Amino acid sequence: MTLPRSYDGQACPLAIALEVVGERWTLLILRDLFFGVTRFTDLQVHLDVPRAILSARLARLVDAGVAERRAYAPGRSEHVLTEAGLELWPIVHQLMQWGERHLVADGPVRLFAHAGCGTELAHDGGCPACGTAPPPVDIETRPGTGVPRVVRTDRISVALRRPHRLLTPV
Amino acid sequence: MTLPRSYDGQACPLAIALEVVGERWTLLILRDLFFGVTRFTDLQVHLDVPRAILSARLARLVDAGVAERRAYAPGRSEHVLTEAGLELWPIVHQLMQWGERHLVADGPVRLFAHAGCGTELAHDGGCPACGTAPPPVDIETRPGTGVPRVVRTDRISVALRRPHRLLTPV
DNA sequence: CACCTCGGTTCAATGAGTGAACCGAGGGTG
DNA sequence: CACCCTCGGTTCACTCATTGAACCGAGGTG
Repeated sequence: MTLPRSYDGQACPLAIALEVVGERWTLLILRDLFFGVTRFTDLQVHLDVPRAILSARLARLVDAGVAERRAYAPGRSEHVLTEAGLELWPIVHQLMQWGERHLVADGPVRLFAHAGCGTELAHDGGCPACGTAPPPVDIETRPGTGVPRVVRTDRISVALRRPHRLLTPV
Repeated sequence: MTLPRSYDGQACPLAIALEVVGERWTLLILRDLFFGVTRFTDLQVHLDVPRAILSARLARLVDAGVAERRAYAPGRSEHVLTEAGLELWPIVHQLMQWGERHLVADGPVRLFAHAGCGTELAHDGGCPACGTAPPPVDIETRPGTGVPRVVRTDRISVALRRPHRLLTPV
């Protein structure tokens, strides 16, 4: 199957990775999966993404082995990151940090701390106190001092303004 | 100016970062800038990207402060990464490594070593021997043992099959 | 039984990506 | 000087992905 938005002519593994995570919305969907937003409707209202796109992107993530679809009740399903998906955390985190440093005027919009020791993570994702890079499950996030571009009022955005452990349901 | 492919409703710095580097082709263009491919025509033949897109993406990178346009001869220009652009290396590198690990069947297609000591970089970009993450300028890249999806024969692809220091002109 | 929510699919309109053609500035050759 | 080539684009017509609204079936609730 020739994918629509593929990079057929490219030999590089970066191109192959981008065929999975490089499409519009996909990295934002992954961010939400790390944040513990896993239900279709929650993702849709939080991202303001067209339902058709969300559906297509989740399916792509599933068959690339990045996420898994799980039924948690009859007719209710959620998408959770696989081991391969969890390994995308450094990339998602560092890209967010890079955006904070270079594209956002005032202070940090969102902070990440090592849940074990409470230390803010360095911009490479490491915990300065422990000298290791904590996995997402050991990270707590909360809003920073910077003013976001827009203030969203959907249920998920509001919930994420309280300190929240990554990968735990919102 | 409302950008065409923006994420207007999103407050997250990740969305802002993706408005700069998240469009189709942009991350591959950045990879080439790290590899020392800086001339318009070289980028075009190496990436097989439509000229109009390449032109638009380079302009976007320039006015986001990620790259700079420099004339190296009358009528000849090149694009080089700024300080902010160089800080994208960990992201480009780790995404490439993630692709190698999870989406490429056989061995690594491309290797990266710390030029100082010759040690292969770990998948987080660190040099296991030195305990630090070398900047791109101290990294040498060469093809690995894996067979790429396609074998390209353009001038740039051929040149990059010899060991090559990042950021030095091909 | 009526109505609501969840997790989608369908469809028409829009907007971005594509590839081919064109173009002007500059350099090299005869 | 005339001719031709390269470089770094722009223009344009066509295609294909994205968008937003409407629709839908399964399951739960009053």
